[in-house]
Amino acid sequence: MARKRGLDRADVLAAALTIVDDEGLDALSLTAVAAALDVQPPSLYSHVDGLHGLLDSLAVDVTAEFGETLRDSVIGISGDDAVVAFAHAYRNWATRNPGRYELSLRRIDPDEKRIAGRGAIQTMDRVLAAYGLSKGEATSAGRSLRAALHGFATLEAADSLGRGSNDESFDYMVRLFIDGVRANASTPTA
Amino acid sequence: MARKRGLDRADVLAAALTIVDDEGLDALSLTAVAAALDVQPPSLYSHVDGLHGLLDSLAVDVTAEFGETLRDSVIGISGDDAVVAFAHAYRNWATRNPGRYELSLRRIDPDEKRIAGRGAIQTMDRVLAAYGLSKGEATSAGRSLRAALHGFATLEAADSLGRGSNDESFDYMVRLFIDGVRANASTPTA
DNA sequence: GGTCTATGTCTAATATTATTAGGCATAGAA
DNA sequence: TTCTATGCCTAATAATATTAGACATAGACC
Repeated sequence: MARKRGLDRADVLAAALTIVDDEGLDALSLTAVAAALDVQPPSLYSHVDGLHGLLDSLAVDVTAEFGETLRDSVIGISGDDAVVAFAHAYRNWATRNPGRYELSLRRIDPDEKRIAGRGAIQTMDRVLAAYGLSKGEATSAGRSLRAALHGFATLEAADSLGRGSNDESFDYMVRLFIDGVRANASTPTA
Repeated sequence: MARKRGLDRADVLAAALTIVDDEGLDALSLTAVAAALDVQPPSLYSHVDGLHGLLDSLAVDVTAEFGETLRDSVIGISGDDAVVAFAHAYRNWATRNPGRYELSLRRIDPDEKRIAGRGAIQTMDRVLAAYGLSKGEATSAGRSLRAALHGFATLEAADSLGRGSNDESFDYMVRLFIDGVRANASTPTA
C-alpha cells in the first residue's frame, strides 16, 4: 500500500484554505489537512515546510488576493467615493473571509508578503493622493485609515463592538476620516 | 516526595503573567508555568481550570488593569485634552504590555470580562460626552475611536506600519478623529 | 517493451503539549 | 494526637508536529 495520489503543493494549500474557510483558522492542522486529502500527515512534508510553512504560504496567497480585491474596488472611482469604496471593500472582504483575514495578519519576515501586501497599500496611497496632502500627511493619513479599517474589522469579527447597527458606525467612521483629512490638509482640495 | 508548596491561584496567575510579559503570549503553556513554579503540570489543575481557564482568568485581570489605567489617564482633564490623553494612555499601555494587550483581546463568553472592560468603554463615553453628540453619533464615535486606537496599536505591534515616526502618525490620527467629530457633530461644541 | 530513477506516500518512532485518574503526604483543625 | 481537607505527585491517555527511513509507483530513457 502506498498508492500515489499525485498531490500537488497547490492541492495542499487549497485543502488547507477550505478548512480555514469552513471551520476557522484554529481548526487548521496538518492532521486535518491530511485527513481531507485522505493521506497520512507526514506525506504533507513533501509539499509544504511543516505547519509553519503552510501558514506562511497561505498568508502570502491570501494577502495577494486581498490586495487584488482592494485594487479592483476603486477602479474608475476617485475622490471621496474611492475612499468609501475602498473602505467598504476592506470591511466586506474581512467580514466575509474571517479566516483568511486572520491569516493575512500573520507576520512574516520574508519580503514576500510585503510585496504581496504592497498592492493594498499602493492602492490606498493612490486614493489618498487626490487630497493633495504633504508627504508626511499622506503617510500619516494612510496609516490612520489602515488602523481604523483594521481595528473596525477585527473588533467586529470579535463581536466586541456592542449592540446596534455596525453599518451605520462604519459609515460614520469613514466620513469622520474624510472630513478629518480635509480639515487637517495644508492644501485644501474641496 | 510530595512537598507541599502551598501555592495559590494568585501565584499561578502571577507566574503565568511573568511568562507572558517576558516571553510573549505564545510562550505561555501549563508546562512552562509549572516549571516556573517548580511543580508538575497536573498540579496546576488544583488552582486553575486548565489552560483555557488560565487564559480566561488572565484576560479578565488584564482587562481590568487596562480599564483602570485608562480611567486614571483622564482624571482632571476634559475636552480635546481628555481624548488625547486617553488615546496616548491606550497606545502606551498596549505598546508596553504587548502580551497583556493580546490577552485582553481574548474573547470570553461570560460577562466577567465585559464588566471589567466596561471601565474602558465608560471612560471613553464620558470623554466623548463633552462633544454634545446625539445618541447615535456618540455610539458611532466611540466605536470609531476604539477601532482606530485598537487598529493602530495592533498594526504597530505587528511592525506593519512601515518606516518613519509612528508618534507623528498617531498624533495625526487622534487629531483627525477630533476634527472629524467636530465636523460631523449635529450640535457643534467649539 | 523493459529498466531506471525520482519522488510521492507510507510506517515507525520521538517529542511536546494538555488532560484525567487516583494515590499519598502534609498542614492545620479538632 | 488523630482527622481531614487539600496540595502535589506519578501514571496513563490523547492529540499534535515532526524526523527517519523504507517502498512502490509514474514517467523518462534506452
